[in-house]
Amino acid sequence: MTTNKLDTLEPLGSLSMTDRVENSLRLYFTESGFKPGDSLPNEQEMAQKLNVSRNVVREALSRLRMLGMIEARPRRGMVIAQPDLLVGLEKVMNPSLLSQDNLKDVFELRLILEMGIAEFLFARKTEQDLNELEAIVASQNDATVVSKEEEIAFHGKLYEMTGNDTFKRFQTLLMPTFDHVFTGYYNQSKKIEIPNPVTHYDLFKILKTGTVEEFRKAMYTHLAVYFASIL
Amino acid sequence: MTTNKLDTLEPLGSLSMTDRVENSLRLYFTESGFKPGDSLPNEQEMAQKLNVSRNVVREALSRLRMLGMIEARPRRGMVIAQPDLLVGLEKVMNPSLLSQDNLKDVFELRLILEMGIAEFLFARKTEQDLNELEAIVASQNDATVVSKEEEIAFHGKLYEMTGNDTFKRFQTLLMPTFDHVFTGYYNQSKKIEIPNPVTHYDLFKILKTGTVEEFRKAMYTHLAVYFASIL
DNA sequence: AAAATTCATTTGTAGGACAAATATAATGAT
DNA sequence: ATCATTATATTTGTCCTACAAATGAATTTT
Repeated sequence: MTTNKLDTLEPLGSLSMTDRVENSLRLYFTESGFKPGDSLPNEQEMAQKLNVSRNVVREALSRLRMLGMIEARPRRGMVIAQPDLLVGLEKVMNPSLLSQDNLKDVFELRLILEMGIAEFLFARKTEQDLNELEAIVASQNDATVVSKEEEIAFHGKLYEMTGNDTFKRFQTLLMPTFDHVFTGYYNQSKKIEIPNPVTHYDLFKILKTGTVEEFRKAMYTHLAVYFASIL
Repeated sequence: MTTNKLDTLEPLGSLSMTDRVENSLRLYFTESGFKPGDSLPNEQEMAQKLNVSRNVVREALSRLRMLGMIEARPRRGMVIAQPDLLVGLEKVMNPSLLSQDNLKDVFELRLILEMGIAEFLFARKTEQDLNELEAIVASQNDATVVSKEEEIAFHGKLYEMTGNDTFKRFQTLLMPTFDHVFTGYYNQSKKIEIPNPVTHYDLFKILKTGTVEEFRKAMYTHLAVYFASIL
């Protein structure tokens, strides 16, 4: 609890002007109740008000612009924009830079997500979804040993079927990292060579004619090969 | 599939020099196989190499610095750093700016996550965790109608018990947004006034002495009040 | 050889300049 | 008076120069 509070406390001495201006602007935007489409004061005004150079203001604005929080129309001024939720995550997601701890957490996160989507799948599956999923399963020759691409195709389709676009994109972000960690744990081969007691076809069949409970149980077994390495 | 490929294609004309330098630097860092701790060329060199002003380079670097991908030690040069996975998400998470679609997705995401953590909870629960959880449950006078704070305390503890720090922080990010959407769907009151057939105490008891399957079933019923509004 | 001093390096910050395009105002034509 | 044309002001994007301050390296002094 107390540590949580301290998380927002940054080492003041190390904060550059740009950092402080960024914070000030964020505060200003929310305090002023700005909504997407509202126009902002120009850079010079901000700089004067904050008593810093226009350079510093621009560096701070550049950050917010990257995240899609503001938009600058050259020679017409800036407006508040509607940031995309995952753009920040996309920008940071770089397996070779992330810490081992973060990578492990991502690894687990995927498992948590896959276990959690059962309800949504059954609530939202359509005939067409099932047909597409069947096509994906049918194209997989060896049912017990699937390639990385086949794995992504099948599970990706499941994420897509949740009807949650953010969720689907989230998966697209996590998958490479997941794979990076997984192959790191096992070996450097490109194939996931572990035979699976519950195949993609099994999962498909249950999703088509079975129940939520059955599906989740099957999915658990299907994922157990990953779980086993960390739980 | 084709749309996915196009996602990475930005409108070239609208790309500012800063945008392009940011992309160039990202490419440069990964292509060069930079690892955390490696030192970077100085700003002037980059500017000359890229044939842009130092201002543009600094604006791009400012972005990477915000995300924690690089660190600048004044007068000693810059080094590649280890970005925190969620820092980008934190920076963007602002309920009043996010789109209605994004908000809805976050809402669903929480439900998916809560349904997915059962395995981890049972695999990693400790005596101390259970004691703390019991204390939280005990402090809630009316078992069927809990306040927002009590809700956060209980479920927050669950996330914490997964032992996945990123996951826990992820929840801290999602919760306010979730609440924002939920209260928006129902009313403006601060209390979640809907009586719940499965109480926190029930969940606690199952987590202590029950099975994974029992817990998930109970959690489903517990969350059904939220599910009902969107599924 | 050790200590003190000087020097070069590099980020952070400030401030000035101007191109280009847009919106607005002013001017001119009918 | 109305419309079309022209001039003006605005504002972001980009470039340039300058300098403070602290660090680390190089140099000089003792």
